[in-house]
Amino acid sequence: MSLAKEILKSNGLKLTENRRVILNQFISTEYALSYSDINSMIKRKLDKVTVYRTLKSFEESGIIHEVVDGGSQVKYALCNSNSCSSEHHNDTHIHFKCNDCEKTYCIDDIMIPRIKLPSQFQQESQSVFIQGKCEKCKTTI
Amino acid sequence: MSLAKEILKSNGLKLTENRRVILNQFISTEYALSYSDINSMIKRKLDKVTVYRTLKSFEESGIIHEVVDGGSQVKYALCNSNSCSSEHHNDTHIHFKCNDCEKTYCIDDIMIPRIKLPSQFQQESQSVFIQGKCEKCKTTI
DNA sequence: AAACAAATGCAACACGGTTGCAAAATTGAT
DNA sequence: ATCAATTTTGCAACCGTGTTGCATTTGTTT
Repeated sequence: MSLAKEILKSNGLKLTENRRVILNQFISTEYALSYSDINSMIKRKLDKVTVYRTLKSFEESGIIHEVVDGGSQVKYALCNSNSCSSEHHNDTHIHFKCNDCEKTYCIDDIMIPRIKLPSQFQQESQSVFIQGKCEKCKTTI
Repeated sequence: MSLAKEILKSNGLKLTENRRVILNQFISTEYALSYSDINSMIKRKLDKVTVYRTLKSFEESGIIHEVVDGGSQVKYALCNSNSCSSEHHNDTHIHFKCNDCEKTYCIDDIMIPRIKLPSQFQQESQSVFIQGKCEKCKTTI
């Protein structure tokens, strides 16, 4: 059984062609995807409502998480298999956005240092995003 | 001379009633403002194009900076007077967003710890935003 | 007060994202 | 394999954010 099918099945989602295709796009792309990314990458013509609803259901199942990168569209990336669930997203890793190509990557292997806030703020989650140039763009002038 | 007038003048912007009113809203609000915030806070009816253009010109002058808080609209907050200019925004402070009231605050007095990335990423700027509950919302149930 | 440049308002648009509803596809049971 | 129940999909229509072009108004300089 393909990875996409396995993921869908283990999350109790119906196995449809659209979901399989969209999930495979996430599996084979190493950066976060927006609706319009998906729309242009996938040959099969999907209605945008379907894409948005699929993204929402993936997010609610803990398959993908929202990535905040300062752009005007919401992007999503695959969750690290075991850490996320429908109850809770554990997406405390760092996100890196390239200022040239605008791609945003999850950086899983670096911990975010805990920041202590003034006492009037009660902290619940912390999110760090870093901008710069990715491998490809830093050499290209 | 009022503070708003002083700021506009020292940035070489024409002193118009609209700009004065919008800038005063920023001066008297301690959290970041979106277009729709401004639209609902200001009595004088402004065309939205005017508001958007005013925000852009304030940003380009170094009066306000964009605040990324994961919401669907762009928010802006006043810059710390000396650190920003038309050439460069020095908005490396932390932003805090309340998950209840959705207000986002700049926290100027805490430094962001420097994070070291894997070598393939060339870091240019760093942005931390923290979510939780603000003073008012943490007591209210 | 006149003249110029810049700011404003209007119309119209592009795009992201959502809702309601009818048609199609998936699943489970027979 | 077929049928019924339930989900998913696609379509139309819509809302909100943000933008562009152009004519009119306003602010500033002399």
